[in-house]
Amino acid sequence: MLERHGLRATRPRISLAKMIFGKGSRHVTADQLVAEAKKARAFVSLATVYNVLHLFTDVGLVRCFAVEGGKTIFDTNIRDHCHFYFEDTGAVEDEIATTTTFFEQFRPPEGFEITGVDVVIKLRSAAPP
Amino acid sequence: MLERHGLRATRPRISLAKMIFGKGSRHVTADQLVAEAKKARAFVSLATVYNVLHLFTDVGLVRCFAVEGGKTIFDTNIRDHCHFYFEDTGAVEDEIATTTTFFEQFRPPEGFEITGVDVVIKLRSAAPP
DNA sequence: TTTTATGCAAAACATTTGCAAACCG
DNA sequence: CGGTTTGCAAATGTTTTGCATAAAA
Repeated sequence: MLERHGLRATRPRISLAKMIFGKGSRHVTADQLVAEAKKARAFVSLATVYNVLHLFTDVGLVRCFAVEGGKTIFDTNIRDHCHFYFEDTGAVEDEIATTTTFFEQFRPPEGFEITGVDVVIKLRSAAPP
Repeated sequence: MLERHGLRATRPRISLAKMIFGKGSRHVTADQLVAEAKKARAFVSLATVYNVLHLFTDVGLVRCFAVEGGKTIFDTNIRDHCHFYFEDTGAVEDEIATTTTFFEQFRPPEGFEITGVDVVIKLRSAAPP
């Protein structure tokens, strides 16, 4: 898979790819991955995780978007879709109801092309009435 | 205006409100505001700018959203709308074509309420053919 | 062997916090 | 006066960078 995208199959990349793509669709931060790798005894430095995640993003293996708090979320679901962001916990989930035709409506300004459309639906616990 | 929202009319708040709302719709970062205030000889500390911007956000005078790079953008346009984000420059502009009915389609998960929907259309210079 | 990746530590940012001094009503 | 706000500086959290070492082709 790595080589199909023109990437060398190095140990850290293989470890991270397994973790990221091994168990279905995921939303991860760089931090999380380092911790998760450590737990699996597959030690990878934070710098390398960022390096690899950005690389994966560049070749289209993952997408990324920003949420409040300055965090960058990397998403293995690369189809157009929206995200629920739970402000209380910082958790992220896919929103699946929105049709993909929504994403086709946007026209970039003259001379620009769209590299991605990030939709973040911010949520908090409903107040009791 | 400040008092209408239950806020004391202090010097920094008045300065910032003038800068933010004085000249039409704007997208600002905390940084920018400090620099701009300094240029206008209305000195306000960075901590206070954050304090005031979050306060304004809480009472609904402005909205805020995150863009890549970890920055928080504060927007005086509080109607539902989408944003163009120019990756090269970091600039932000309103996208005006999308109908507001788009924003009404989302249903929060059980027990949660939507506090906002951020749509960021990421752009880069079109590659020459 | 030549190029490319990795890891560490330090640097660079953006934002938040603690607390004394200043300010508003 | 008495509670709020401010400003500073330090702390926090996230991401990036420089460079020597290690690994891939």
